[in-house]
Amino acid sequence: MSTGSSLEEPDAVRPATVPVRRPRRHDPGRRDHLVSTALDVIAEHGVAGATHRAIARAADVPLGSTSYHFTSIDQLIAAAFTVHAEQVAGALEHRMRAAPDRQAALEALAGHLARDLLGSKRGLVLAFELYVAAARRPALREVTQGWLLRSRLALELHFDPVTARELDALIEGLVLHQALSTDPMTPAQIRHALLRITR
Amino acid sequence: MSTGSSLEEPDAVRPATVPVRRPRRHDPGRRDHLVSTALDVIAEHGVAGATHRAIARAADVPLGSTSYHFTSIDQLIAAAFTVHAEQVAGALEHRMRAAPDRQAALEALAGHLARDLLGSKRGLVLAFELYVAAARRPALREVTQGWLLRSRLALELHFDPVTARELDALIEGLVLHQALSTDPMTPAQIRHALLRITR
Amino acid sequence: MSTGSSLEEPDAVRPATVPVRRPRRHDPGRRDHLVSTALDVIAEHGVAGATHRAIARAADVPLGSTSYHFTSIDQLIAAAFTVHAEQVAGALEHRMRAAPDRQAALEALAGHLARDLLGSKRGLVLAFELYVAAARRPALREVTQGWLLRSRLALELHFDPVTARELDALIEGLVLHQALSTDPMTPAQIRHALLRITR
Amino acid sequence: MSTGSSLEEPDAVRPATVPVRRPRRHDPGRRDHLVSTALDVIAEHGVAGATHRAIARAADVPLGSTSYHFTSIDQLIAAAFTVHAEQVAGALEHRMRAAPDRQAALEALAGHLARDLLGSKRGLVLAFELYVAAARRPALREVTQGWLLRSRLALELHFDPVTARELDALIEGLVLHQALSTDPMTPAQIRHALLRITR
DNA sequence: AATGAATGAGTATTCATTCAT
DNA sequence: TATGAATGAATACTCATTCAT
Repeated sequence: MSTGSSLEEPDAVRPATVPVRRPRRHDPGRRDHLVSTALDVIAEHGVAGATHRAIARAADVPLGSTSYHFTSIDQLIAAAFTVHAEQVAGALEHRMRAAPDRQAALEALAGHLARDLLGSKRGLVLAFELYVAAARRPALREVTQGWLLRSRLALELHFDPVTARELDALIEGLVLHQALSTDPMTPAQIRHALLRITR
Repeated sequence: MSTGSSLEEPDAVRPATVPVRRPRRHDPGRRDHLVSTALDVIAEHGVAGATHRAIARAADVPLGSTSYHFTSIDQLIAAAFTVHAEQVAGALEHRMRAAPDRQAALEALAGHLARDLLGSKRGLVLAFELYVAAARRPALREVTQGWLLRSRLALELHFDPVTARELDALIEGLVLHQALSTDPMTPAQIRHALLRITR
Repeated sequence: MSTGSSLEEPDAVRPATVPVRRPRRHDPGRRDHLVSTALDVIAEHGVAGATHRAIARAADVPLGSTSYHFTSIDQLIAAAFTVHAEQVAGALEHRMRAAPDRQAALEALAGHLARDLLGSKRGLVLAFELYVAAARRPALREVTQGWLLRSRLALELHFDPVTARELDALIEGLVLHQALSTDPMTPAQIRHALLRITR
Repeated sequence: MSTGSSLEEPDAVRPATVPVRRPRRHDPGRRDHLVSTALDVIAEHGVAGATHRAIARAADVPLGSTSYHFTSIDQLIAAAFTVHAEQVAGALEHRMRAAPDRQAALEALAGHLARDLLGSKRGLVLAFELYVAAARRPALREVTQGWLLRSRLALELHFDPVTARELDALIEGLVLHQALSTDPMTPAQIRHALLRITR
């Protein structure tokens, strides 16, 4: 693995000079803070770059704190992805529930894709990283499967199971393409694709 | 706690990383051997597990050999992915060229999906790993973009650009779903999805 | 997003080191409980494995409790060994006092060896661990020396000082051999050795 | 001796100030040097104090070097003890072979005890540490058993098996007592004990 | 009085890469 | 040309102890 990455700050090289007094005791919510920071770090440096050090530095907490709150780095990463998956799935569910009819559902879906998944580089990258990490870590499989299931159920509020499934796959593919392509699809193009498969 | 080990195994007392005695000089084709072995290692242990040591061991070459033939581990990994992408894209191109009409093209596409991408866990995992690695390493972006472009061009032999693009995205999504789902789609279901979007 | 989420196992997401919720205040006798538990932990995991955490977990008390009752881990360990040494030395003393004559004393000695020292793996291991720990921690030297002295005085109830000393050394050696040998001595063999040196 | 003990030297706290240029490449014999240094460190700080860092510092080699030459710290420790056991057992064997008769053998034995085992604090401590470490690490059991067996066979050059065994146990016990006692036995007392058991 | 969150130092180990041979 | 010994930086994780509550 490349030594690369790193958040530039060569912290380990100047301990003698600047102790950086950090008198920070009793921080309730530290655990949650670590989880959300971990998600940020994953988004920025990938799962491979989500080390104890990187997360602790980003969260501005001592290194030992990450080990105290989570038995392993994998557990911390799993917790982070779980939070993310539930947010995104929850958002889709909410949109689907709010849609009065099939037509509105499609619109909402396009909005979901554009905003929740493709809008920010962040959402895109997190989805990616989760996919790959899940391929090798059983604990994350549950997260992805929960996400998939919840998404499909939300879609089935408006579409038949077969269509829901195809729709879901298409969404996934669009996300990937968007991430890799140099000329991403426009919202209009996305809407067209969705329409086609649900026709 | 003891790892167990043993004191008699003559090798256990020698440096951990040195396999045996391997008097093998001047091995033309070693470069290629390393590239294809690297791909195997990535498939099995992920990009994160594709270290100099792991690849050298799998290829049964001395440790120094990997550094000798490639200036960095990243370069070796890029070379491996390039080979893989060209193989898969070439396969699709070949299938599309061989298809006499749209109908046959769809069949060939289903076959491509089933065999080249989903058939083996290997192809699936490699695609994944490449996607994620590309998100962070510019050198790999070229590989993925080349792959995407070549695939789309192959599809355009039989489908209009808009359809080709949607089709390509759908394929990507199906690959993902197949990898993550506990109840993967049947070939019939896949064919149905392809038919729908190309209708 | 609160603490929410979590992968079902409620505990896996909480700090690694915190057992459950244990509302137990004011527990007289907890100090003693800690001492005897510490001895158990030493017997099972060695002095090296007798950490605050391990002992607190084994004793089912909160982590802070060990630090609260003992100023340092070394003090807790010393307390544990002291208790042990007094028990074993006391047992020998009792046996020697109870023996009517030299002959009976020898029998009692063989019994002491078999039961108090060799009978259980536990006694054996504890003796060992104490020996080594004492080699480096002055506080424990007093414990071992007290034990030695008390044993020799007990033996001198029946044997002259020179014999007592040799006997004591032999006993020590037998304990060691018993622990390390694959074919330990039988009780008859032990008795034979004792007889010889006291003849 | 050497870098001189000290586990306290805060080496990690002043890297920025004093890089301590150490241009030391190509050091054949580094492996052996590490093994013998490890033995020194064990003698001085115990198995518990024989860490990668401590050994590397004492051997004046970079930290990574210890991990390079030995797959684990346990393996390094086992290698060190093996060397030690073979030295001591070899010395006894040599003494027994050189002794013309039983009388001389006893003299030689007393000398072995005094010089090889009790003479230096070092030999004593090493024996101790090995005993305890062996109780928990199977790999070391082989070392101790080999040592025991070899010693007994050497003794059997001059004594019957029963006596040899008792003699061996006594020796072990004397070693222990010597280490723990405040008033150790004199050579004369040792000779007396040996005489008695072999009479 | 009791607890558990917090933390800095330390532990084993892995790794990409350099470089003497 | 090829190799494997060498090394500094980094990684995950553990631990004794402190201290706010």
